[in-house]
Amino acid sequence: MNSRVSSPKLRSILQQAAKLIYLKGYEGTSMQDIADACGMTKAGLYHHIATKEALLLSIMHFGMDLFEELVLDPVQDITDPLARLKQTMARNVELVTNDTTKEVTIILHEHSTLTGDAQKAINARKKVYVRFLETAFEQAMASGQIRKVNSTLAAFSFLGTVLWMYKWYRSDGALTPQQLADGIGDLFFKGLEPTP
Amino acid sequence: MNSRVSSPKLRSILQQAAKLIYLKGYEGTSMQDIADACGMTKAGLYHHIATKEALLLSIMHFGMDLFEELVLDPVQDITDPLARLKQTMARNVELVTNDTTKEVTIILHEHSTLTGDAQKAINARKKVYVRFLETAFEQAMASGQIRKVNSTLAAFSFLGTVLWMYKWYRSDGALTPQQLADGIGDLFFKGLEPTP
Amino acid sequence: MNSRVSSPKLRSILQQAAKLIYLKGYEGTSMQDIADACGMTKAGLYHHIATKEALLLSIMHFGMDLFEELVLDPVQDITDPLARLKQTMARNVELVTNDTTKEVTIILHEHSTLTGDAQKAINARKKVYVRFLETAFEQAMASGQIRKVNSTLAAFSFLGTVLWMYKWYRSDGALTPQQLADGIGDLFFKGLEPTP
Amino acid sequence: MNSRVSSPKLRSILQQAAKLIYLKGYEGTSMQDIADACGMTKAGLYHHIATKEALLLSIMHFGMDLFEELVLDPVQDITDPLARLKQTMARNVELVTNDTTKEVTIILHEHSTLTGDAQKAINARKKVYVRFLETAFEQAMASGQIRKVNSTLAAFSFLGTVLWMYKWYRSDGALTPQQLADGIGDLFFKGLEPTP
DNA sequence: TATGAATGAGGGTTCATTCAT
DNA sequence: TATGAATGAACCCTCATTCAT
Repeated sequence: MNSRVSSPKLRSILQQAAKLIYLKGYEGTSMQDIADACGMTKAGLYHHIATKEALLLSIMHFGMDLFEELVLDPVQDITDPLARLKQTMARNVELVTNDTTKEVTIILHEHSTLTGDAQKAINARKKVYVRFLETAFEQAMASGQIRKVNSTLAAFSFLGTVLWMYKWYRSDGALTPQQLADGIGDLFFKGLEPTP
Repeated sequence: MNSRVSSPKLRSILQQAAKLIYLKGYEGTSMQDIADACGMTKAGLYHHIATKEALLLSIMHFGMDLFEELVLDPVQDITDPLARLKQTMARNVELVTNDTTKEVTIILHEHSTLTGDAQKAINARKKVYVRFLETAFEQAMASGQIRKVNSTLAAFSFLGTVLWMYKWYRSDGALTPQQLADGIGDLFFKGLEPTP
Repeated sequence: MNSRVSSPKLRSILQQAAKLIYLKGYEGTSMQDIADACGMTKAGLYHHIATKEALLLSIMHFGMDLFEELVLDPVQDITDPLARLKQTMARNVELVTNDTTKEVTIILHEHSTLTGDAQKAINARKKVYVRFLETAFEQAMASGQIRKVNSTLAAFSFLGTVLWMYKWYRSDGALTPQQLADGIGDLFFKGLEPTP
Repeated sequence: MNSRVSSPKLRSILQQAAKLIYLKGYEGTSMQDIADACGMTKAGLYHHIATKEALLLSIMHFGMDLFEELVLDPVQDITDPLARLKQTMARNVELVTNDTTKEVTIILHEHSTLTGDAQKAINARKKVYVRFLETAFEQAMASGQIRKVNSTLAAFSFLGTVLWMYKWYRSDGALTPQQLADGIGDLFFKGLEPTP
């Protein structure tokens, strides 16, 4: 669970900040809040980051790193496209529901806070994921593992099903993460089975 | 498209504010912004609303009114549970993608901004929708129209697929709203068909 | 002594701010200082001005207005060029030494604080004064009232002699403003008399 | 062009700082700016200077050293008072217009930044220059080289003409420094010639 | 000497809100 | 109803300075 952030101090700042922004939103989180959470002063915080927006950008890249490390990378080598998709969903569900990693969903709700190049950079990384899914769907169609559908629609449907969960999933609820992942996967992939 | 807001002045304020908050977020939208958009002064605005949070609450209730009026109410009388679900999805997709109504999605992203009773009130109304879906799924299972699944999971999967769209759908994109609704419905409901 | 500033409130703010900036410099004067001097809060101050730089610009225009009103305008109709120059110097000395008007010299020392269009606007107004002097010198040469010299150099020499005074002149010193103006005028204009 | 600053390191710091303060003002120049210009860290800078104000004082003394070395010292031995004054003006003009020495004018515009003893010390050194000029004027009057005028006024008129130049002189302008010095000198000293 | 990290104080600015008119 | 003016609190950020290493 280690991504490309150099200093451990900075890393801990990113994690504290991510937690707060996850809970209260970017505009709703002040630099004072973040400094308090890190046990430093505001001025001390600015020794490690340039601006609040740069901090958000770092968090997003950090979240993207984490996502790629825990979801995309371990799945790249699965040659069977359908198996790859199922594994991806399972891992993504785990990421979004696990208390220690769910803050990565900041990537999702603060979608229009960044501006300019920063926004472009993050959007580019998100697009990679969408393309990854589309490709897998197309391969699965080509091999006859799933029926013919619009791959873009399939990708966004996949994402909606998985990413929406952070709005309602509670770790103390009735379903275990495993049941959750299985149930969601069953619902989603059954709809794609080839018609006899 | 008329919901339960008394004065037309207030109604127009809610709509302007909803548009802004949809675009820039609650914290990112100032009372000055809203006053400007309404062509009034800040002090003038305060003759119609009590506080900013009360304004948000009103908008959310307004959005919920709209949602119930355009999605839930017209569908209540459909006795066939599966037909009811399909109609619900079609109408919900329309609501979320139509430029004149998509602001209701504020209900979704400002989920943790309200506090106390206000938050409870809105959450209660959301829960009604979830229950409505669960019930429909259960009825459809009972009548054998769909296979046996966890109705809660089905409801949230339905919601995720539909509500997530506002993150990526662009009205100037390749798909018409109709194609979108059809495609999403096909993907989702195919997975629920009873196994032979 | 009335120039083109609309509201009397704003006018008093400009005067208080001018006094402070005159004494401590632009960067050395905080908005808090200015608010205190005006008997308001910082936030109250911002009801009347947009930014600190805009405030400085207003002060400079205000100073320029005052300058034109008290120095340039009353002198425009003097047809004799040499008499016009002498009157100009007398009035300018008065402006710079009088305790109630000397703050206009902010125009001078904060010459590089403004940026962009604001700077251009002020520089343009200064240039008008330089041109006014050059023209008068040229006319006086043409009519034989003074000897032939470089009119630009004469203008800047005139300005240096007069404007520099704010660095050393103290109203409680040995010389009365009148003696000062006479002495400076004598020194400067004697050097321009035509050689016999 | 060597003045009484001990370490070469310190000397280079003073020069870099002088350049910055000349361009942006004392309050407008941060210790970080200075450290950057010197290629050191802020903390490193503090091994050479005690405080920012002490740095300014050093720069002013450094500027005064330079001034005395390049203007006053070479002129002290000229016994003819009028020749001495003319030489002084020529050298002072050169100092103020030359790109490598014009930063000494900081001495002039940051006149009220220093406080207490530091301010007194610098003012005392400035006063020496004024006294030097006054004395020369008095001697020239006594010897009949110039007509009778108020020596203090003459000194400040001299200074105004010369020192004001940094506000408008551009080294890429129409006049060479030599023409400038000659022109200014002509204007100024012609006014002092004894009346026949 | 040099530095990375830290800090208290203060910078300019914006905020939601109030109130006399 | 409507508004211009005001405010206290908070905003993001920068400052000169210190100190352990």
